Amino acid sequence: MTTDVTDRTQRVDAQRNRAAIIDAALACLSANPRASMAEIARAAGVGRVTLYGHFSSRRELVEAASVQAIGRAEVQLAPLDLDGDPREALRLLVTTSWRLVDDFQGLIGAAEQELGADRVREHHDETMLRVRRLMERGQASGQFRSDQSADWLTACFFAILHGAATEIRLGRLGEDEADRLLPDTIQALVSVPA
Amino acid sequence: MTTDVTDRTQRVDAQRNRAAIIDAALACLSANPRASMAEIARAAGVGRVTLYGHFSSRRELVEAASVQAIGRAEVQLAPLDLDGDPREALRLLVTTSWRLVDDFQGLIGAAEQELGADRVREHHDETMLRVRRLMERGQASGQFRSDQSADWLTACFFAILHGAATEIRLGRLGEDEADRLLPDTIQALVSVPA
DNA sequence: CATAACCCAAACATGGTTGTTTGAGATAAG
DNA sequence: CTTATCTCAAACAACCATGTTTGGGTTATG
Repeated sequence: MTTDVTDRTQRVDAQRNRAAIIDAALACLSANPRASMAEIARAAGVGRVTLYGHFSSRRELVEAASVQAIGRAEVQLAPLDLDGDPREALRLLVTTSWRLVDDFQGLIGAAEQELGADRVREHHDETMLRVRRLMERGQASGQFRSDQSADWLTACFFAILHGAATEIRLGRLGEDEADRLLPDTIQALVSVPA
Repeated sequence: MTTDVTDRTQRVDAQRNRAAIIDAALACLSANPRASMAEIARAAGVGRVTLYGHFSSRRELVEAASVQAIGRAEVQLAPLDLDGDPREALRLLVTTSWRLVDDFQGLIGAAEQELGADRVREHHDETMLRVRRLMERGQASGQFRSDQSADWLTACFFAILHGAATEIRLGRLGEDEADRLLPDTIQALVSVPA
């Protein structure tokens, strides 16, 4: 789904503004899912009319910001080598993922509000699939518990990350602590019970 | 305007309406955290003006609904005997709690939006304390892991329940499955790692 | 039954958000 | 230099939510 970056009749300043708006939307909506279009425009250093020139509705902007967020996440996640020992791979995935969840939690809220939870899942799909595949592989190799479905383990994975991000946001948990706790907690989640 | 708390001259129909409004608020806000005052009034079978006669602001109503919700939760939770084997007690707590989280998830969202996360935690405090005390007891008896703080284990407890409620709401998880999976998952969370 | 308490619909004020229009001015690109 | 593209502020329209006021009707209660 590569968009035509070089639209023949689009000026570079327009492209730059468009990018600035998406970035601003990402930042604003992450901080506050209910940020208004005016706020986002101001944060982008652009007039409100200009914003509507690029995105004809709030929904469209949220959509674009979501795509951007997923893109950034993929940049971090794609290069990870998850083919080794499933336990090690999972720890690696956790330590990389939780910051992303922390960063984009607000945006996800805005997107759920604006696009519906289904559409969000659709975007989130590839990211979630990566986790689920790892869960399945760990189950197949007998290192992860198989008495619970990979779907459920995946849901728990995100639930814990989401919870940690919330705790951090409330100032009840430090980032360093999260870094230390999360891998062990997730490990416990998937381990074969005694 | 007049904030006569102990209005001994309050008519019974007024009391009944007040109760109906709180119930309606509980139901509406649980289903949709952004339900309007008009919606809630309609659901309560009452005029909008009457609603404002009882609660002078949305904030006040959400506050009252929160108190009501906590009350209902306590009715379910208080009689539980959590003094036996911590593992058994935790399973009992899980099977009773997850439905409550499922029921009130929306309301909690509305309350966080309206009263701020801190105030919600304040309400939620007793409920959370019950979990934390159990975690501490399990740690003290050596049956729960002690390499992670009781606070963290408590946060994870709610994160998992919250996640399960979300999965249910999205139709990706059945209530019966949740009943089967959750106790084992929480068990794994608190167990001493191998 | 008398009356204070209560309910309610309609209307109003206020403020915020989304989205659009206009018209004049700036600027990138050929 | 010329032009199509782009920006922008101001104003406008439409909508929705929160609260308030009014004035007439209903009902509990003593």
